[in-house]
This record gives sequence, structure tokens and C-alpha cells, in this order.
Amino acid sequence: MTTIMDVARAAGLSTATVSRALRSPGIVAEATRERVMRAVEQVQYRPNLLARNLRTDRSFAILVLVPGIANSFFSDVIAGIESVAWRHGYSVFLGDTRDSREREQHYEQLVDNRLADGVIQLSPDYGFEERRAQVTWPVVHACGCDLTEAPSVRIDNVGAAKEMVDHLVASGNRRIGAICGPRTNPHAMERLAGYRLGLDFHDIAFDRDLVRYGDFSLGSGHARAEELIGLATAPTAIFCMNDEMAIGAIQAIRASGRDVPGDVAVAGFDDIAFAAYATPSLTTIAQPARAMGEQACTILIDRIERKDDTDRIVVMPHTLRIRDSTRPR
Amino acid sequence: MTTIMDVARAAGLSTATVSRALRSPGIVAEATRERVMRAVEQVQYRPNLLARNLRTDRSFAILVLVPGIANSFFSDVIAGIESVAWRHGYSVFLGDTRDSREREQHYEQLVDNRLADGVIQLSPDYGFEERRAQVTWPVVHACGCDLTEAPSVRIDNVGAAKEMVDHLVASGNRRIGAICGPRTNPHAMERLAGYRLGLDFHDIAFDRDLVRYGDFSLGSGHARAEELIGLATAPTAIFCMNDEMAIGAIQAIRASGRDVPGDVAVAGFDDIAFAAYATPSLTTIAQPARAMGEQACTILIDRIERKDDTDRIVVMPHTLRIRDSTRPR
DNA sequence: CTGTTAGCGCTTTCAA
DNA sequence: TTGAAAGCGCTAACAG
Repeated sequence: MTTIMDVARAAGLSTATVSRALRSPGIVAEATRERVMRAVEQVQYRPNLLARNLRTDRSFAILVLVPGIANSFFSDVIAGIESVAWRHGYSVFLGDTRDSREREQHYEQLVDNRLADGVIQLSPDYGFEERRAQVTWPVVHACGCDLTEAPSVRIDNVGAAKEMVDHLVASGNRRIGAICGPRTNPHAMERLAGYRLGLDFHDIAFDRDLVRYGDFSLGSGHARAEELIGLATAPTAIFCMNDEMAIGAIQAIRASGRDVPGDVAVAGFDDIAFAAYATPSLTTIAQPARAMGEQACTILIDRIERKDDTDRIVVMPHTLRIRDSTRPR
Repeated sequence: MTTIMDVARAAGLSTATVSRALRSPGIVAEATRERVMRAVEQVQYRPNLLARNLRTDRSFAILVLVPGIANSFFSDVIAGIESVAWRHGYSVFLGDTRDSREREQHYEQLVDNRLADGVIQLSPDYGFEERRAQVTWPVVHACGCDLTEAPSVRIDNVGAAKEMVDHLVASGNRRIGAICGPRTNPHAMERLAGYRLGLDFHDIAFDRDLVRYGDFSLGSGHARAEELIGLATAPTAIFCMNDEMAIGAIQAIRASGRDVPGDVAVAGFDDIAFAAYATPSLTTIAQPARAMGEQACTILIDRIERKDDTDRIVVMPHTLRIRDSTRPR
């Protein structure tokens, strides 16, 4: 393995000059720089970033904490993060927490140990924030909720969910079921709050029997939908708190011989790529997943490089996308 | 920031002893170890892994090169990689190459620069292998093709595609279209080869008009399917080289007023989570994505740690999963 | 079993 | 504009 010493030797210069020529080309003489570059070529020099990072106490890496990489929405957010990180010369560590606090803390050690300069948290879990005081490195939430502290980026989950209920009511539904996420999930709870707000607004009594709790997976959407349509007074519409559950629900409803939206309308949340290609195409709330990742990463890098320390909370716009799964009958 | 010196001072020991107590607890006296641990607590010591890695010339990180993180199949493979890496104490760098050679090479610098110990390549592109001779770090392919050099893990793409054709023929189809991936993609080409093999086997003439080229996306499946069903002599079955395109195709076919599988049967490849929940549920070839990632990561770590240098090519089993989208009429 | 010491490869004063 | 030299925080001989 060649080192900066080899380059110095080959160029007949000191290591300091080689370092300068490589890092701040402006401060060395033109001719010197060329000699260095030639020597670099000649000995096939590849800087050892481990050494540079140790010396400068920077790693130019960020850690992304994601509850589950296989989730379509999250992978879109990550794609956004990656593109900004790439543009700024940062690498990204992927930390799949699987909603486990143990894994999360283990991964945070990367920052503690100087292997990463900061973290982007995709989980809305604000429990993280309780330890915020002891956390010395920069953190930003890419998918925050109302209670998430700054800096963070999020959408108005409550407002979006209420809009969806408005739409379902406007389409002729008054008996509206919900397939929620886990009770411990802030996104799920905020969307549920928006759902209740919507019902109240339209003077529809809340019926706890019409609310089921899934885990954001296709399978749970399927299972919970079967329960709902099996009810004595089944709902005419089901609002699922993410698209995966909605797609699972559609399948369950059709398998029972019912039509979507003919017998039961179904709505989702997120607008993942599959939503537009579901059969029938899925009405949902579009979150700008990619842009949220880009925003979060920009904020994080600004903080790492101390270009901006203001505690921003960026609320991104969402869009109600009406498709066939809720077309009025 | 506290260092190993602070711990040594607090414990009244040398830094060497502290290092030993932390790294190989067995070789220091019980009492000493306890003193160290107490001191670590007391000064809130967090080892600087940058320094350790520099000293040991290891990074305990691997680089995963993926053509597109948002692809469901790839994110499953990554989940498998991550779980094995985690178990062995390795972190994973995510390199989204977007099929760009420039990005790929940029990311490879991480290994060149000692920030990663090895790489797992998810792209089947064997062009990478041409440079293999100059590549000094360990590489393993998690989704190889026939031409991929060892070490790699893959499935029998040709055989699997042929099996699918067998199934379609057995279900009463003789006019079978194909929606392929890009001509430059080895997986696409191997599956196409299997498709032709299947046709030959059943004495069905190959009709180039029945083969369309997409890019593995939902949208391209939709577009190419529209072309196929618009043909004067439209196919009675369409074999898509991945599930995304198959799901896009199903939507296009149904939107045209035709029934799946009634008028046109549709098959996919991969068996991503959405396949079983498509409407109708999608017949496909199941690849053990997660297990492939696990295998690849195990092989890579074995090589990094020189526990096993044999040039293995692991061929994983695939499964034809017959679902509603191809049920015989 | 523990301490002393010499670096790992780089950047960055300080002097020239 | 360049060089000498110190040192980032850690590990691993080598002694004792």
C-alpha cells in the first residue's frame, strides 16, 4: 500500500507539500503541484482516509436509522438522502433498527465512536428525543411527527388524514372504517387523530369497533380488512394508514366477492409507486418521500458543517390523490 | 472528548493495559479489568474507532453497491446483508449506483481508501469483472448471472424462465409474449434465453414481435403490455421478467377491458411481497432474496477475515409460485 | 500480568 | 512557497 511518503519521495518533496498540493492546490506553486500529481500517478497513490479522518476528527459519513429498509416509503426517503449526501461528498451508513431500541443504540455508537458525523432518523419515535440532552452529535428527523423536536422534516399527518375523511364523506360514505398502524407509532396515532377530527367535522359518531390496528404490512391490512367486512354493520369505506395495508385490504375485500369501490371504498397513505398500479388504482395521500430525505440530509450537513444551527422544522406539502379505489358510486 | 489516556489516568494504569482490558479481557487480571471498567464509566469513555481502525488497518465496514435502493427485490437482499453484517460486527455503507459506472467507481474509492473492507455487488453486470484483475479488495456478487465470476451467489435464471414457459404452455397458452428488461442487463438476457428455450422445447416458433423491452419499472410494464395487447394477433399470456413490470402489465390489460387471466395470463419474476397481494395474485418465480443477501455477506466476511478463500459460486433454489394470474381457463 | 515505546498515515503548526 | 516535526488515539511488540 502506497502512502503519502512514497509520493513525497517520488516527487522529491516533503509529505507536507504533497498533502497541501492534494488538499488545497491553491497554496502550492503550479510546478510543484504538477510534480505531485505525476508522482501520485506514478506510485498509484490512494490516500488513507482513515488517517485523514483521525487527524481531522471528521468522518464525512452519516448514519441513517431506518425502522425497515424493505418498506417502500422508507427506501424512497433513503434514495433522497443518498443523493444529497453524494453531492456533498458524504457516505451513508445504513442502520436497520427493526424498531428495536437495542439495535438503534448499537448503531448510534458509530457516531459516538467518530465513524459518522451525524444521524438521520426515519422513525417518528420521539422517545429518541428524551435522550436528546445527552446526545452530542447532530440528529435530524426525516419523517417527524407533531411531537418531534427540531430539526426535523415532516408533513401534516393530522390534516392529511382529515382531508381523506372529507373526501370519503364527499364520496357518499358515512360508515368509515380505519386500519391503523401500531398504537405505539406516532404517525399512526396522528393519522388516527385526523380521522376522528374528520368524523367529528361531519357529525359522524366515532365507533371504536370500526378501528383496527395493523402493523403497516400487506398481511395485516388483509387480516384487519377481513375483520371489518365481517362486521354486522360493515363499513362502506376503509381508510388505511399506509398503502401496503390498503393494498392488502383491497385483496381481502375482493377475495370475499365484494367490489372495490362498488361495495367498499379503500384509501391509503404515502403514495408509494405501487399505489397507482394497484387494481383498482389506490386513492391515497402523497408524501414527497424523496424530497423529505433530501431536505433532511441538507439540514444535517448544514449542522455538521456549522453553516446553519437554527432549529428548523420543515413541513412538506402533501397531496390528496384521488384514484379509482374511492370513485363515488 | 475523552481518550484512552483519560481512562488510564483515572485507573492508575497504562494505556496499553486499558487497551488490553477492553480488547482481550482474558489476558488481564480480574481486578485490573474491573478498575478499567470503572474508570471507563467514570470518564464516559468512547473509543475512537477511527484511531483503532487506522492502527489495525481494518474498518469493519462493507460497501453494498446497489443499482437502485427503491427496488423491492434489492431492498430485501440488502436486509439480508445487513442482518449478517450486524451479527459479525460490521457496518454497511450503502452505495446507490443508479446503474452509473461513474457512481460505482466513486463508491469503490471507499474501499481503496480503507474506509470499507470489501464490497457486495448487487448488479449482475459482469463488466465489473473485467477490472477484476486490478481490484485488490474482496468482492462478492449477491445476484450473479451465468457469466459472473466467483465468488458469487445467484439462481438459475435460464432454468427458472424455462419453467415458467412450461407452466404457461401447460395452462393452455401457445402464443406467449415477453416483457424483458434492458438489453444490457444480464438477468434480463438470461431469462429471455430461458424463455426461448421453453418455446423451442414446446415447438413454438419464436416471434420477435412478441418480445418487448422495458426497464424493470411499473410504468414500462404498463406501456409494453399495451403494445402487446394491441397487436393484431395478441398473446394469450405475457411473461414479465420482474414483478414490477408484471403488476404494471396487469393494470394495462385490465384497463383495456380485458380480464387477467381470462383473456391474458400474466407472470412475473422475483416474488416480491406485493406479488401475492396483486389483483389477481401474481404467478412468479420466487427468488430467496433475503437468503441471497445473507449468503453473500457470509462469503464476503469469510474472505475478509481469510477464513475461506475458495472461489465459491452458490446457486440458490428458486420456486415457481403459481397464483391466480395464470390459472388455466 | 503490566508498562514503555514505537508507530499506523495523515494534517498542520512553526520556522525558514 | 516549502520543510521539519509534532501529534490525532489507538494497538502491539518487546521488556520486565
